[in-house]
This record gives sequence, C-alpha cells and structure tokens, in this order.
Amino acid sequence: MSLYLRFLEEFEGAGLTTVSSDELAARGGTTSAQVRKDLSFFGSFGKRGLGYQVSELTQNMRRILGLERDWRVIIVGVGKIGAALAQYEGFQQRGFHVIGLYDSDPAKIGREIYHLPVRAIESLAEDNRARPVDIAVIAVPASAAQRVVDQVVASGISGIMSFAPIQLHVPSDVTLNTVNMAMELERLSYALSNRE
Amino acid sequence: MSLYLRFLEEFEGAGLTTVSSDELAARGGTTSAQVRKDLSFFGSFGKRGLGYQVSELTQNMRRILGLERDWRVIIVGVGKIGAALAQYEGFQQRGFHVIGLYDSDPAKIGREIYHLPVRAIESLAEDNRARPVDIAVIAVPASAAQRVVDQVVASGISGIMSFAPIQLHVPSDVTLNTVNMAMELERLSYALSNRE
DNA sequence: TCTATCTTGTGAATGAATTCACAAGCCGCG
DNA sequence: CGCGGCTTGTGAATTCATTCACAAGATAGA
Repeated sequence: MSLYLRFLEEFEGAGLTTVSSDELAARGGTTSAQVRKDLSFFGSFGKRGLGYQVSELTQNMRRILGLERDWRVIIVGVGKIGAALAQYEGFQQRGFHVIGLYDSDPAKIGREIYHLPVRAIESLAEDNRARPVDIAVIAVPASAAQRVVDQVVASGISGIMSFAPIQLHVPSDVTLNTVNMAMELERLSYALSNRE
Repeated sequence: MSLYLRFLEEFEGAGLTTVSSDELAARGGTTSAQVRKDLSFFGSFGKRGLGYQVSELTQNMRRILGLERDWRVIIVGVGKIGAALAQYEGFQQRGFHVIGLYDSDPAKIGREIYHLPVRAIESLAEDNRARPVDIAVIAVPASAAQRVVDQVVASGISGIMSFAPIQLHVPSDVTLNTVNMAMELERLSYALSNRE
C-alpha cells in the first residue's frame, strides 16, 4: 500500500495525470490483477477504459494510510540511532513531528539535541497528559527495551515503533511495529549464502 | 527463521538443552505444526519423542543463515544514520565487520570515524579489488541512492543493504535488501488510523 | 522385553492469496 | 448514435500456505 503511494508520487512528479493498473504493476513488479484487487479492497477509485486519476488516487491512499493528519512522535533513547532519527527529515516531511526526546542517562538529561531538550523517562507520563503523544519510537539497547516499552504503555501511549533487536510484548490495544536490523542482516546473509 | 535462532539463543541462555516444537511455537506465537514444517524444509533436526537439541539446532540455523562465516561490510554515506550504523555493536557481534566507510562529501573524506577513515566513493572499485567486500550498506539520501548503488554494483559488490527510502534497481545477480523507515512509519500510521 | 508416553516428520484437508478471464462501463471517432 | 478499443472490478479457478491428524520412532519404567 505504501508502495503504491510512493509510485503514485513518482508518476505525479513525472507529470502523469492518469495511470493504469498495468503501469502500477510494472513499476512494482507485480500483476495488474493484484493491483486492482489491492485497491478495490478500499473502494472503487478507477474509471473503466481510462485507469486511475493520479491525484485522486494519491489523495485516497493518503487518507487510507492516515497521512492526512499530523502525528506527534517522541524518541526514547538518544544514543546514536535515536539522535540520527531525531534529525531525520523524512519524518517531518510525512507529518511525523518529533516533539520530545527521552533518555535514562543522567548525563544526557537536560541537554538539547537539535533544538529539543532531552527529558527523563520518568516524566513521560506527566508530559503525555499535558500534550498527548501518538507514537513513541524506541531506540534503546535490547536489554532495556521491554522495560522502556512497559513505561511507554503505562504512560498511555498506544503507538510504538521499535528499533530494538528483540521481540517486544504489548497489550492488544497498543500497536507495535518493529524494525529489527539484526534480522534484516541475517536475511541478507541467508540470501547471499544460498544463491547457487 | 532468524526468529527461531533468536528464540534458541534465549533458551540456550536459560540453560535448556532440548526444546520441543510446541515450546518454540509458544515463544513465537505460532503453531507447532508450523515450526516443524519450517524446520523440516531444511532437514530433519529433531528426535521423535524428545524434541530438538538446542545446541545442535542452533548450529544448524547458523549454518543455514550463513552466520558461521564473517562478512566484510562497508558503509556508504557517513551522515547521521551511516555514522550510527558504523558503531552499532550488533553488527560486529553477528560477524558483520565494518571494514570501510565511504562518502562523497569532500569535507568528510579523510576524516576518521570510530577508527575508520572515510574514503571517496570513487576509490571503491580499486579498494574492492584489494580487499573484497561482501556487503555494502547504503545510507545516503534518496536522491543519491540509485547512483551510489550503480557505483557499488559496478565495483563488483553483490550484496546490498539499503536504508534509502526508495525502491532501488539492481541486476539479478546482486542481492538487495531494503529497510524503508518511511514505509514502516506509514504502516504504523495505517494501523493506528484503522483500529476501531 | 513390552508397554505407555512423548514428539517429530509428513501426507491429506482445509483455508488464504493470487491469477485468470470476462462482463460492464467509459471514451473517442465516424 | 453506434461501434471499437481500453481498462476496471470481480466472480471462478488455481496456486500457495497453514493446519490437522496420525504413523513412525524414541525413551523410560516395569
């Protein structure tokens, strides 16, 4: 789904005004039937004989993906990865606004990183009441991750994006998405080892 | 597959010497039949009535995933993300050794980051002949990514791990794995928007 | 040795996802 | 207005993945 949006933006950038399922399929390395099935799950966006209006479909995809609104994001763990994420423009561009940084290291608390003060994780619950957070990005070491996630959940935040290389457990009303770089490397290792 | 290895290491750490497909399934939130099917694809590692020998299965998984050997890795693009990856211990721990850093910014070339000199991307082909590289990690802006990938491929490197938020194209004899954080955020956005 | 109890490995059955194939609709042109 | 050329949307057919269910070992204890 995200992929289709990406392709649509490409096509839009190229000045195309309409696009067919065939073109989208070719771009994504799939079949036109697949594209139509995927899209039709959410509604009927195309015109027979013509294809899809790029601008209209783009807008619909944005709405479906929840990208029309802004999301308030905090980053927990201001190590190298957390700091890198804090200043990653890609976030802001798509409406993900970093409004807070948290850490447990007393040496870091109080310092400013990219115009945002680093706060103690203990103040998260209170901060969240004052200014609710939509998504917490977890960028702490594996050994601390589950504890931090528990604190985040206890603070009332219900969207979590984790970069910790372990499987985390959250209540069913909390949405968790994990990017596990260790596993991605292993996937590559497997692919490289097993090509004839 | 990677997941199983992770669980096995947990069980090993807990001192267990054998494990059943049921236990692995419980740990991973799947079914025992699924676990057995997955494993049996690669061979017959268990003993009926007993289960799997943890150490033996761990070793087999490592072999299957190609983790018994060391991998020589370079990082192309020493921005915030590239620098963060360069010093990420998780890489070294699993046998992924960062042996070189590359960038196109003259201000960065020649500087040392975590004991490794940053070199010009132009010297990559030559360096690779002197000391072959297994995997190139791409951590450059989206706008430069395809060009950099082409250079990497032209240098003779055939394993690529990309963090650029775009779809890259490589010849079929090159293995590419992409971690697209923009898409992961969108996935989370979608999940958050569409829960009742 | 024989029996009771486990747990694997794997065909068979079920369920899910993809692909096929085509009627229904839209546009442009004569 | 009617016809021909396109492309969507969607049931039907097919392929792929998961789950079921059980025979084939393996062990432990009597």
